[in-house]
Amino acid sequence: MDAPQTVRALSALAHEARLAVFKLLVEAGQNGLPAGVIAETLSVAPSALTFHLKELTHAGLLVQRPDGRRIHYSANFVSMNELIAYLTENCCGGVACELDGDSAAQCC
Amino acid sequence: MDAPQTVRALSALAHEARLAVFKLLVEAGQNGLPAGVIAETLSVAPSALTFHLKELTHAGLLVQRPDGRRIHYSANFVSMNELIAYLTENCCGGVACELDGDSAAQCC
DNA sequence: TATATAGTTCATCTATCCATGAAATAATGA
DNA sequence: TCATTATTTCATGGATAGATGAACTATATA
Repeated sequence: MDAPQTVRALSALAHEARLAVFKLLVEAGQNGLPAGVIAETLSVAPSALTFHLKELTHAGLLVQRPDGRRIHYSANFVSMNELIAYLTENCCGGVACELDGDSAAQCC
Repeated sequence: MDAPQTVRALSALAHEARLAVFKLLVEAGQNGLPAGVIAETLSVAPSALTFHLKELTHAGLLVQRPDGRRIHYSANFVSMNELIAYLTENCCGGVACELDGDSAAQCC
């Protein structure tokens, strides 16, 4: 994952409602949840939820799957893993952590 | 780290210049770098850099230390570690990963 | 003390985020 | 077909983000 894509993913998650949506969908597992259930569970207005789901989907963090007249959203674990990997490398992959015992201990 | 603090940290990092600043300061290690060096290295206007440094500092991701007429900024590895821990738990700590072999495999 | 340097603060402006509610689209069931 | 349900789209408006350049503060040096 490169820096611009990382920024997109971070921006998508940097909102209380969207972070809650993602967390809920991670807990929901592979099947995900239909938009209506997400909206009711988190008390978010339908149109607002659509807006946030689009943000997360465009950032590659969610995938959607039609199911009758419902649309199931689920977390994209691969993207999330890539994001965490990028942050981990930025935190511990630098020269500083190799050289500096203290910060390395705090870091990893 | 709770959800609101996570959102603050994610918001702080969700900007190309600020992500670059943080990455640079992680590489710089414990001593950090004076603002001027950061500005010149990343080609950011001084007043713009002050704005971004404040965002990162308020989110707890940076610490500042005066040094003569310079101000050294350095990465707060503890905060970054807590952020990564929160995201990791949201990705892999949920029920889904326990129950679902596939997503657990993709995830951790 | 006068001057230069390092950062910050401030005012201004533009762009974008985000909430809200009404209307539209699409699929299901009577 | 008609009504209902699920979700999205659209238009509107307020709030915030972020860039810019001038002015300010504080420290160091001649």
